[in-house]
Amino acid sequence: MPLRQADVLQGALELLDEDGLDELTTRRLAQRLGVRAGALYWHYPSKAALLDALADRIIGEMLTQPPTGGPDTAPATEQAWPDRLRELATRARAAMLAHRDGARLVVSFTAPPPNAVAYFGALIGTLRSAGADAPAAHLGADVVTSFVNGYTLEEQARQAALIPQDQRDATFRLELDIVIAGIRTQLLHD
Amino acid sequence: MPLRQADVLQGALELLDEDGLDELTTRRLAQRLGVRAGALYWHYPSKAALLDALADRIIGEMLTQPPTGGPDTAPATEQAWPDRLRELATRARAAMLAHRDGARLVVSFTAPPPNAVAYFGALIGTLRSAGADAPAAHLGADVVTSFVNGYTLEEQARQAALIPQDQRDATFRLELDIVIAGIRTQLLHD
DNA sequence: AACTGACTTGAACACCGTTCACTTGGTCAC
DNA sequence: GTGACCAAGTGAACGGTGTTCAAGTCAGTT
Repeated sequence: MPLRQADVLQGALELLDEDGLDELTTRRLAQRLGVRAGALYWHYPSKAALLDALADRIIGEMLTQPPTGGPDTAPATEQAWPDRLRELATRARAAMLAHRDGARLVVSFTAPPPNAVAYFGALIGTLRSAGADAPAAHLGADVVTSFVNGYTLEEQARQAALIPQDQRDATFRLELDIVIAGIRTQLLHD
Repeated sequence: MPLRQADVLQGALELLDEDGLDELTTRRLAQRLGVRAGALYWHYPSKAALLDALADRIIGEMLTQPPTGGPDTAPATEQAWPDRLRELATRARAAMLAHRDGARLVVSFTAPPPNAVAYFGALIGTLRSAGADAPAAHLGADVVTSFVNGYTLEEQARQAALIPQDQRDATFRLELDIVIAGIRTQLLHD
């Protein structure tokens, strides 16, 4: 059974999780897949393209993860907008933290891949249905994205395992609430 | 006259500005300095250490740049805290944008270098003198840093020269004001 | 004149991403 | 069956990377 593109992506993700982005080389990935490095270029035109696909896969987890709240969360459409925003931001952080060097990988893609666009669209939709016009919604989505990326990048870079997980979660929540409060007063003023 | 550590750093900065981070290799830097690659290791123990020093130098510009406001700005100590915060954040963004791949370089250092600590301290001091207690000031400084880093990283990655400079400045200003408004309501409630 | 220590060389090492002529193995039409 | 086709992979090379280190150079001190 020959290799499929999905197998290459899966192997890359596993190698990333086990050894980190710096150890994710074409030769090591090929070895894990029982193949030579040149064979990878049948499935992806370059390592950069592979990494883009890998980043998009991780971003995809932001859209499909189970809700982060309590056991029975209300449907998304009935959530208040701050809760929905919090959920999206929390999922984004969780998806990046779930993979070694996840944040570094996600912020490094060259062109916004499909799932990134979808994620951003979810942020925009949340703000629009909260009453923001199009420019305001874009602004709000952008500030949330910038904050979450910057925060998670830093958090993962300093191997923050020294600080207990629940404490780091609480800090993120507090800082995220600062951003959300700003969106309320500056964009939605209610 | 032999090479000094400062010469190496200076050459690295020039090469970065001219050709970008990916072209900043030990051999090319050595060639520019009229020396062989091995000689660099007398001045820096590794390329990573050189890049750390380079990042710290760029961060240092955040502390020494002229004020970004009008011709005669009031002394820092008499500025209202939102203005002071805006100025620090704007300087940080400007310093990163002033160098090719500046944001990518700044967010990639391994341990926080001295100027990064000083910059962060300036943020903290501003918030403390505005009435925040220590934990609140830390939270506020962190959310500003995360936002500015995430925003500028994205801005510089998508070669945003397609959008005119003043428009990008205005967007940054608007989003920064969202963060500052959030700090006001969540941390200073005045 | 001998020495010392800062600084540089030159060559090598192990690795990297990428290319490409060539082989393999399976599927299809005839 | 047999030949053609084609997806998939090989093996070897190419130019490049960061890094190491014995050996060399050379200004300044003793």
